[in-house]
Amino acid sequence: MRDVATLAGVGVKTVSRVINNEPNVSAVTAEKVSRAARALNYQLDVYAGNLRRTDRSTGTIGLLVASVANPFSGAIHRAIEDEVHERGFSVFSASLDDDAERERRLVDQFLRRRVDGLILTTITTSQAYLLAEREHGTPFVFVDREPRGIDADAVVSANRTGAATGTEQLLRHGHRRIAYLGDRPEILTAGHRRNGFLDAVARRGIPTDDLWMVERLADEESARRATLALLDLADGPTALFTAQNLITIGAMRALHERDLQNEVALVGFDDVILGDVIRPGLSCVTQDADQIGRLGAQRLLARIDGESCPPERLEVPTGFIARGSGEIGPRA
Amino acid sequence: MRDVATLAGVGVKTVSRVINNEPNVSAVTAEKVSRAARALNYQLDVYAGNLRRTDRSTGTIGLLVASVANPFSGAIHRAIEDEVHERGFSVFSASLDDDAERERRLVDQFLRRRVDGLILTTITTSQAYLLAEREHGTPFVFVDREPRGIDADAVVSANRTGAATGTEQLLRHGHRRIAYLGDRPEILTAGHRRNGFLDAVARRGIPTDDLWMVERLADEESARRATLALLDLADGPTALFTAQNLITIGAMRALHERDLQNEVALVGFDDVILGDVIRPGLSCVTQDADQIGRLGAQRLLARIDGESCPPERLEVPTGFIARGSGEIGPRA
DNA sequence: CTGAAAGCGCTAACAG
DNA sequence: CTGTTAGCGCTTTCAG
Repeated sequence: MRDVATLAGVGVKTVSRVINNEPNVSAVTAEKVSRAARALNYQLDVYAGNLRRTDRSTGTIGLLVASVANPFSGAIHRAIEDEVHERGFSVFSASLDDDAERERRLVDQFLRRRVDGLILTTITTSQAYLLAEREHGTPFVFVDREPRGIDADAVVSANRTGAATGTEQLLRHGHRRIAYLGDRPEILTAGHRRNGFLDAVARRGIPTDDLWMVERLADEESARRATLALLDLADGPTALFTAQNLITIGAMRALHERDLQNEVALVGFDDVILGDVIRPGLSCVTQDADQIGRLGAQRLLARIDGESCPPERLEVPTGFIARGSGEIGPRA
Repeated sequence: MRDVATLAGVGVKTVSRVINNEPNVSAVTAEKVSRAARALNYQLDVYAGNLRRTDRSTGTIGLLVASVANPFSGAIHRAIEDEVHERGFSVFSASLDDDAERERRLVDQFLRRRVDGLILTTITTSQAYLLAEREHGTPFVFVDREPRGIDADAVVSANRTGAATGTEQLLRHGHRRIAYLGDRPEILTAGHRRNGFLDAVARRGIPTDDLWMVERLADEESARRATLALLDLADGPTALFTAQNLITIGAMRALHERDLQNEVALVGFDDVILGDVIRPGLSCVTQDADQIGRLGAQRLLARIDGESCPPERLEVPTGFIARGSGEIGPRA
């Protein structure tokens, strides 16, 4: 900046004014400075400035998602980017990998880079470790999974009622022997979906003996294997409820592998690309990832702008699409 | 940091030494400092330090991809994250949206935040605007699309030969009336794939009259519409070559909508989730997004570490999977 | 092994 | 409308 000032023959503060579009600079001087800046290919160092600035903001947010390679995370990420982009924010993103230690490390990494706020999907049993940071003034919003051990803004799907709705579709078509395939129940979201499933079967008075609860599935491959094992049982389930997109994909692979996609019913939580094209079509509970991301980002921006109302918990409604796989009846 | 120093009863430099794990601190002093830091919930400000540090590195890289919601971008992103994460780097990510102005704005945003390097997918006709920045010492690597107007490291798929391989599969099964569905040909990657397609048909001596070249398709919906239009022709194509994942999805939708998935052959460039499950299975040229991301990140890290060999162009081989959709013959 | 002083690039506060 | 001075939180340099 000093170089620019020298070249333009003005003081540094004047350069600062021009670069930051502050008032009180004559058009002639401004032009001179702009020209010098361009000549030297000058780029403002936002961090150096924010060191002295009173609000100390960096125009940066940190985003922690399940995995940047997961389509659901990608959709949330995209919505957040769209929401904060016009305000000039940059976003640090990272993958949680359902690893508690990694979560802590990544959050620390973000904080050391002085993000103005955090949008988090977490796996730790308690996020109380963030309490101290909140006092330092960094706001955060939880998306997809609610916080534990700390009261904070959260935006989540209606997991419990959504899962119940999906399960009811199977029950309505006469299924009693149903398998639930889900993620680790310690993950609140997974727990809620499990409970929604159990709500629905309990309402119909299905004995738990008729159910298979397969949990701690984390990826397509483990879900595929678990599904194959169920399909190979002598008196296995006549319907499957898969509680998450990767699990749904794994289950579909297994069903098609055994050519049972028209015999065994399937309802998934969260839609999947080509779920509409495949035969039978995937019946599923749909999530509004775009809405989750947008609301999360809006909440965070409001906090960054100093809003101080009590933490809010926003629940985004789920939908249901019947495409065929959930409308198969049990075998005679 | 001063607060920590005061609380621990030592000088700031000693705190700095402990926090950064520098030598020459007695175990007792170190412990005292650590305790004080924990008590105050102290987090190092990496940017303040890097202001004075000689290497001026921020441990941050900027990543520009097609869209963080696109599965191919997500896979590249993930590979890059894995590669740089262990070195403690954070990554800024943003979506290009094939918008040249947006590209410039996002690159500027990254530079003002003093990233140590850039990994870019671009849409501008020339990236010569980066030349000045390179002189300032910021290295960059291009992924997925090669640079123009500037010589720089690049990691791309073998687009031309890959597209030719895919097209040959259709030719081998007797097709002559083939439609090419692709993105804007100004995008180098799209252009290479188009050329690969044309190479293959030229080798077989197919007259261009037998071809349909539909380009400037950017998303599923435009690809679906274009495909429907082709399918509804009296003497339309007997085979489709789709040059990109979203286009492939749109084409599959259209084929299934008209129930022609077993009549009209399809080969896509890039695999799609459930492409193995759907019937007929999707025959496609596969890209190694993980490898592209990893090599790109390794290249960038090497540059950040000061390597100064001439720019390299790395081509990642493509594969081919025959699953059925590409092995359908033309109607009698 | 430890600390004091200087200064990184910038903006706040003020004086002209 | 413009420039000067101090200092943001840290690391470098160098003296103890």
